[in-house]
Amino acid sequence: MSVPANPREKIVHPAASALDLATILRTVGDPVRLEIVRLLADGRPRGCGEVSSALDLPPSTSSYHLRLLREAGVTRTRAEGTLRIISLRHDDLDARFPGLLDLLTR
Amino acid sequence: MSVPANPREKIVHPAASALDLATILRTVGDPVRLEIVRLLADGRPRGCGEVSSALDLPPSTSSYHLRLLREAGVTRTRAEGTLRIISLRHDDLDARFPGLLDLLTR
DNA sequence: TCGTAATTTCCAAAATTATGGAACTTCCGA
DNA sequence: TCGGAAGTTCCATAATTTTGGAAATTACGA
Repeated sequence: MSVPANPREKIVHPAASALDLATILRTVGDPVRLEIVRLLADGRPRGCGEVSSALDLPPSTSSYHLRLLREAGVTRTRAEGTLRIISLRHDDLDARFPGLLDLLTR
Repeated sequence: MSVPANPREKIVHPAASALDLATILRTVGDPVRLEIVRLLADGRPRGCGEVSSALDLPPSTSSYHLRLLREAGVTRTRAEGTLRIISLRHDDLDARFPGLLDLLTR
């Protein structure tokens, strides 16, 4: 009787003003997710599949971590066909927490 | 048959050169521990008891979090009688991860 | 030497997170 | 309209963390 899950429901991102440092830290403190952040740090947006294969993770696992990163406001995801293009929220993070990305990406 | 635990065994700290960013992030990403870091940010060293009462935690809990902070290299602990005086490793952190403490303490 | 204060360790239970296979949804091109 | 590609969600299990009471340890002062 429940509405079936729709994985392409509008993709939700927290507003830049709502970003919470503790949440971001907890999120990027995970080794897998820090790797993802560093992968994305070159500025080239990537699909979930590219992240999966770069880190050698099953799709469901990388999807999980990518969701946490998005919900924490670290990444932005836009749909392009069946692809989800993921990138760092460089501007928002720099504005809100100057130095954070530099720190994370060495 | 086991050697009894000695809570005043030499207090171990990681070398400044051994500090690991992911570990530090994971550690300070916990809300309780971020609070502790912010409490200590004024530069005044505090005993475990002060931390306990400031955050309203049972001693065993704050001792646990303080241990993680020390092991991650965020804090330094020195014994003074039965007291343990805890402070941030401001210099080491600034040297190793410039901007990190500023970020954490607003 | 005793008592007390400060803190840690031990331990078990609770809570939270992470993992990954299977099923499912959507989009698109043939 | 079918089929495959890309991802997400569901779900159960595993792993890790957090919590806090009780016991233990140490230092110190009376």
